[in-house]
Amino acid sequence: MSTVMTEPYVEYKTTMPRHSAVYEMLRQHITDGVYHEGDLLPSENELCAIHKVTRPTIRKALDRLSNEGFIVRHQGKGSIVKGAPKGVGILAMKGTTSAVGKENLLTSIIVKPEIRTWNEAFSFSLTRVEQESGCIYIERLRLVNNKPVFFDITMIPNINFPRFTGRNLENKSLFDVLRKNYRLEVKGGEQRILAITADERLQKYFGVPSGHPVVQLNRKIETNREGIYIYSQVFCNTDEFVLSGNF
Amino acid sequence: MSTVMTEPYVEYKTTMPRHSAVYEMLRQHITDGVYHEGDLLPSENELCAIHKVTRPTIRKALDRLSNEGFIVRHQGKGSIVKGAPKGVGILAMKGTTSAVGKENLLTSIIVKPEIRTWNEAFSFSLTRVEQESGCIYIERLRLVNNKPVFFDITMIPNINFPRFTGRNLENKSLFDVLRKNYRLEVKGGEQRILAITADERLQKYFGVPSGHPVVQLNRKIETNREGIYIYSQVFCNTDEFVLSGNF
DNA sequence: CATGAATACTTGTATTTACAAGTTGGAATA
DNA sequence: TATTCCAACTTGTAAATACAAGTATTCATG
Repeated sequence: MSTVMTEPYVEYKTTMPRHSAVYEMLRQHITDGVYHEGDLLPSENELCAIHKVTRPTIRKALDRLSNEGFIVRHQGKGSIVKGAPKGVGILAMKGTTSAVGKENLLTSIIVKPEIRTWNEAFSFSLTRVEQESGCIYIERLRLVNNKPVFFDITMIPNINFPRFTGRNLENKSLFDVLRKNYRLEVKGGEQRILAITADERLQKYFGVPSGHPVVQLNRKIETNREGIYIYSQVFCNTDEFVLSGNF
Repeated sequence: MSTVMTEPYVEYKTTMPRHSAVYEMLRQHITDGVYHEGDLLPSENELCAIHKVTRPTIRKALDRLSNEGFIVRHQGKGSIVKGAPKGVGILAMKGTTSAVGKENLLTSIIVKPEIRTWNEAFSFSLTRVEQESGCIYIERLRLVNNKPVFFDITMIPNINFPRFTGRNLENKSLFDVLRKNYRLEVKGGEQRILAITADERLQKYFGVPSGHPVVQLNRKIETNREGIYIYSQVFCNTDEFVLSGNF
């Protein structure tokens, strides 16, 4: 009726800044094992030639990789690959994929992405905008070496993610999808940890008896978009795989 | 004998890169409250004029402040001060004291500091030097609002901490003591988290029934002294107080 | 008065150029 | 042969310039 929704924001960026593109490519190559740990990355000038950009652009990409721990730079020597930052275990980290590594992780979707109203958002309070817009709800069970280790519920505000619910997230990192397709990047967040005993559902998923202890993480994740938070609740069976992280 | 050490490197940098100087200054001003939360920082061009540098230099300083969460930048608007990154709870944290706050925390020593051999060091592997030197062992039960919440075991390599075992650590931050008396500062570390059920000892300390879930943290803490790590094992009853932290 | 267009800001991206500083390996020298 | 030194790399810092893109204010127009 009225012009309450002043900004439709339907269109989204189709182009990506060059430095981001270089960053994405190098990051992919590192996580995919094109470069191995200890390898020397091509020099900045070589990368300039490869990607047809200038040094400041390359350096911006390398700055970010360095900040995130993918590489270590040495003046006079070059940039040395450190591999995917395993340091950032799940505790100081974005998602399960980067914590565990893509190889050993299998994901099965319990509830495909669907629009829902927020149920209770795990003890974090929601803004009015978030409440009104509803959320995209996903439930996934994640297997490490074919053993169920994580059961996670993710809730994303239903704001401007065209065709998202149609996407196939099987064996993909949700955060990679968000970063690459919607330029939504995780900046940090808050998490709360407690120990519980597995309820019936978790007993079924994890294949554990009643009374089995489970770690529960509730997290509110900040993004590069003002006011957009991702909420997630992760249950972990720590029998064989403990949660690790650096600080 | 020979000139193996070609460069003594006694002298250190007296100059600081301009972008670092600008970063340090702005950061200081933010933490000191010269700029308040929500304030608009001077524009990049104004900062250029103030600090007599060019925009790329200013931007490098702002990039870092932005990465670390001191400011948020908005294209077309400016850089908004967010204040010092607050409240790191126990998960990204040095010790229990700073996580909970001194007011509500009471500590009772179960095992006073004593020299021991390492028992098993909680799944972290030890260096030869550490193994040979033994460790200082401490057990403490910590009460929040008079309820037992943390039981922690701390192990410090027995290297050059004169009169340490005689110290009274009741209601003190162990890390404060180490910093003030031995100049040992915590730099970071690695931690592993799992859920267990309370054993008899924990049942007694926490006053919980058998089968009660408990969070266990194993941590290896880096210090400013090369090769010196502090190992600690913390058990948490998360019934009333969950563990929280930022990342 | 209300609407919308122009414009004067803001930050974002990218190039070009220059030099400083650390590392490495090979050539000249003792 | 062993040492020293230099040249050719590497990354680090900094400036000057240009334009793109987002925001907010101003001003002319209906």
